[in-house]
Amino acid sequence: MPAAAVVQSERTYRNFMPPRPPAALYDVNQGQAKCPTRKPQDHSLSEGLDQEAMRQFEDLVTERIRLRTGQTLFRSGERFTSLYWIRSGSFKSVSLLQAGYEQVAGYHMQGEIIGADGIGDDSHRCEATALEDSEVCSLPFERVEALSRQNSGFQRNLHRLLSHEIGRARSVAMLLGTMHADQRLGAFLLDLSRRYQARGYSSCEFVLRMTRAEIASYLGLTLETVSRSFSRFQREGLLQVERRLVKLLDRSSLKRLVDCCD
Amino acid sequence: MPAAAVVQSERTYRNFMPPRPPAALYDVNQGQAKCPTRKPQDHSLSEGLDQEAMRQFEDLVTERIRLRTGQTLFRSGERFTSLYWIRSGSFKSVSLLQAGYEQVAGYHMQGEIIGADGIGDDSHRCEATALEDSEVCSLPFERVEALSRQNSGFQRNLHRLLSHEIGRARSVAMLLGTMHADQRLGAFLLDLSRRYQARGYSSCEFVLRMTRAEIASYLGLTLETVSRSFSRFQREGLLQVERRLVKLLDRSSLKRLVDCCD
DNA sequence: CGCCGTCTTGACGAATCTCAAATAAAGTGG
DNA sequence: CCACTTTATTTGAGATTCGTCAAGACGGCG
Repeated sequence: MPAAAVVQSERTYRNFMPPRPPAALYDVNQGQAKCPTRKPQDHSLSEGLDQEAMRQFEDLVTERIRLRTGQTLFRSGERFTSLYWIRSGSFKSVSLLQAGYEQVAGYHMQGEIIGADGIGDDSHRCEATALEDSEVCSLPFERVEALSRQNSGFQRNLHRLLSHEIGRARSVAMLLGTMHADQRLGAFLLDLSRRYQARGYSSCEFVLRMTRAEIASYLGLTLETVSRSFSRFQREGLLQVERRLVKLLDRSSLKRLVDCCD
Repeated sequence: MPAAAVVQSERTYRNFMPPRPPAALYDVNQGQAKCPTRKPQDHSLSEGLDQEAMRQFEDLVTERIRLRTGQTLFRSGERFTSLYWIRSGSFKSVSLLQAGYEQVAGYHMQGEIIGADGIGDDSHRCEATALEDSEVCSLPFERVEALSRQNSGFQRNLHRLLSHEIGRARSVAMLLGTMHADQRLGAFLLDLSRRYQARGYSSCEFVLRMTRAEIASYLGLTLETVSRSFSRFQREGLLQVERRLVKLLDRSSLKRLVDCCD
């Protein structure tokens, strides 16, 4: 129960970051540049589509948006018009449900689609901020719906996407409702590891794109508790951590810690 | 961080319950009785449909299922085929994500639609259990998808439904991540109150359909802590509570308690 | 080189969990 | 309808986890 989970935004975390391209390239809402659709581990809207549907999907993916670290893709309360498909980089989404309360609702990386929480009331219920220089493609939701009416394979993909989002949110709730601090952090790291691996990166060694305070907000803890858990994990040989760089050394012990409901 | 949130199922909580109809009426999967579509405060799939779509929706609502207290509508891992529309009574859904962990993911009452978490993997991710004698109509999802392709109004309703489910799950996560025990219980009671009111029942006086242990599981607390919070609320004159019967006496103080992020 | 934000660590206290016991209500079987 | 068992709930005492406050270290950036 950390006090009102304070998370700074609009900050630049530029350690471990690649050198930054010229500023001119990085204006938000830059233009109508066509966004090429690639297919790596793409368990989302375009999976399993026939050729015709694939062509239509590519037509639908129009606008490409580039954001720099700390820039905001959409804010809570803004009118919902599009889903956003992360092509590179990563984001956090911050829930701002009631005045005074805010919490990191999730971390999103390449290939994931964000913004679906805004469909319900035609207005975004959270704020999405780039954790590093990133690119997204917007998927205008009216066109998504149109294609979904035309093609049942695409429709099914869309429904899966939305349903998975429900599942993810419930997983977080379960983590927050039933796990201790160590277990929460362990589960968080294992989840990150799995997702990096699915994208072809190392599952053992990765760079956190978020601060301790942001991790803490997501896990319903304070940044001090997160820091202490990291230190304990290191002391016990489960991992090595140096600021944002994490190396998982003993994955099975981590798993046991998380799975063991004690 | 209650230890592995144990929640008993298959129990009968029959205090405060109306007398039970003859047993023969209450077989699960009873038959193909047509399920009449009513329209009270129906903010869901049928809202705002034109006449033709409304007719099609009514065609889609086929099977009516009756369950007695403690009976289970679907279990985790079961194949997903339908959404379920609660026509009377109420349910809890229990997440069973990882072995060992389980938690009440939500409480659902008349008019709500449950089961959407199962779409993503064609298999249910939670278990829905009747908290009192209840009736649901099944909405075969293939037919839901078919109608959604035909009628954009219906499609929009479906998307709103799924998106709202994301929002609800995130609200729970925020509650669990940022609020103290008292605040969680207060928020829970105000939420129930609001939902009863929306259904034409008293917003001040209602009967809890769940045990302290079930409330605790939902709120990420122990049953003792829930009980103590109830007692404190009563001592401070915020409400009156006698076992399952709750009377809210000072709603604005409750609201203040919940909103105040201290 | 010095500032500033991030992170770590320690000491302390508060919130809440655990264990235990008592009470009350509900279900069961005669 | 009564005696008995089971279950739900409340309450207390003590242990534990985690939050709060504070100080200091570290590293990046200007």
